[in-house]
Amino acid sequence: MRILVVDDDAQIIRAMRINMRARGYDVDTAFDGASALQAAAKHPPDVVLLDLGLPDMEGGEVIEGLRAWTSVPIIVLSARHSASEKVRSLDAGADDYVTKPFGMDELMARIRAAQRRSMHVEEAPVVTTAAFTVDLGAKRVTRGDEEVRLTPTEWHILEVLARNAGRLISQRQLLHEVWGPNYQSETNYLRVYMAQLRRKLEPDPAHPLYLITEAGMGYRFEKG
Amino acid sequence: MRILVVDDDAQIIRAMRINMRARGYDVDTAFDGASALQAAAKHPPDVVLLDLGLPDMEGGEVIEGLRAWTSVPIIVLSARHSASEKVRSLDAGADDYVTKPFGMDELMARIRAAQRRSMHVEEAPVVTTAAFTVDLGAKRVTRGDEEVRLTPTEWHILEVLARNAGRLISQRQLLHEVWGPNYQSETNYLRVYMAQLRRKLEPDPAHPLYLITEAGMGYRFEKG
DNA sequence: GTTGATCTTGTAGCCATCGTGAAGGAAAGC
DNA sequence: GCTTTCCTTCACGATGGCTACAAGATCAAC
Repeated sequence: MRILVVDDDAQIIRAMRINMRARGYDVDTAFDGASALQAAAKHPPDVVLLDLGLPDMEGGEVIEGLRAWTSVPIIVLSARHSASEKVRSLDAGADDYVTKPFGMDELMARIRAAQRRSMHVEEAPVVTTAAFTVDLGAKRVTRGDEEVRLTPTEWHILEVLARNAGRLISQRQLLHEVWGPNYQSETNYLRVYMAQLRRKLEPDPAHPLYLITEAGMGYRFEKG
Repeated sequence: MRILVVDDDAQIIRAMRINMRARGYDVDTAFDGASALQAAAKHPPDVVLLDLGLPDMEGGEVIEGLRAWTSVPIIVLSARHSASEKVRSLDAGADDYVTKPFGMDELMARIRAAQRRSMHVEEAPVVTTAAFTVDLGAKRVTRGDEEVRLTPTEWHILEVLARNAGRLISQRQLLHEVWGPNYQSETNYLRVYMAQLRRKLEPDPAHPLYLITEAGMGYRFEKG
């Protein structure tokens, strides 16, 4: 479960991070609206905790920016008790509005409630090519009618490439994302796994149409 | 839009009725838990406003009584500010918790937010396969003509998987949902319970058709 | 044509994960 | 208080994914 904490106060961010971690959430953080939207796009969170009063954007703008493409639960945290502010945030698309100061237990309960509701609504981005289909929500790959079984590492690589379809992903980027920060030079792992993916997905693995190697630079997922 | 107001104070009921009417809602009312459950069953509302401190039942009981068969948004109204009370209500299945006194504008905004969320929750209350049927509303599983008895934990796991039929659910997700946030690494629980579920549901438990393991990734409920 | 870099493919051992049966102990129901 | 059900925990064997290395293939540059 990934949670995105947006607040311009570094202390609060730190406190939140520790608390959430201890309760088993993965935590992303952002200091302002722009980076919040960016972070959410890069790693779609399961819950967003949004502080009002960010330096660069109105709270309502951030909510709308998220709601434009995702229905992730948004819980607004704010020191302002004014009713009009609450109404504005909730009507903009927030799911809940908690006034500071608040108890961590209550916040966690509200997060659980928000999550429980959104459990069943998740959207399913799907990337399709002429040869196969990658369902990122269901974590499933089908080729024609048959399901293709991928190992965790294979899936992880394919997921990163498919989410960035058309873009070039450097080898370092891939290694960092899949194997972690300590594997930035093991480029032959990539060669091994790209070969396996091609064998499972490409019509002619020797002449790939979709999983393209850019020699010396990285790999690219080509849709058509 | 039908709204059910549950409160033991006749004055509040009257005030609510007038306010809600003015905003275009149909209003049902109930003075205690028993009649609230009855009223909800008779005319399923789109939102429930539930006062705590009813004469006949604990708030949590009312929430559970509703949640047993409906996912209608429940907003708790209470004079108690205690965090533990909030946590209990929210974890019992309430969607929001508003402390008295509250502004009518805020309440209306929260009602709108709760409604908006429940809008796109289109439930498929029954999931059917060739071998068995899972009735998510009635919490029953039948295999052929016979009912299959599941333990609470077994049911909880099956419920999560069935609600997300076709999707892959990671071990962490399942553990978090069923055992809570502190059990994210006890993957052997899952193995034990998946084996039990397969024994009870699969035609050939050694070669499952419906409760599929995706090694290293998670589990998937396959309908066909 | 040769050389060297880069990529593909194959192979083998180690180890993580999975399925399963069984048993101790807690909780619930009578 | 007793019985039954359910949850937790452990041990074992088996499967198969990951790592690592090496040999063959391709390509570009000279």
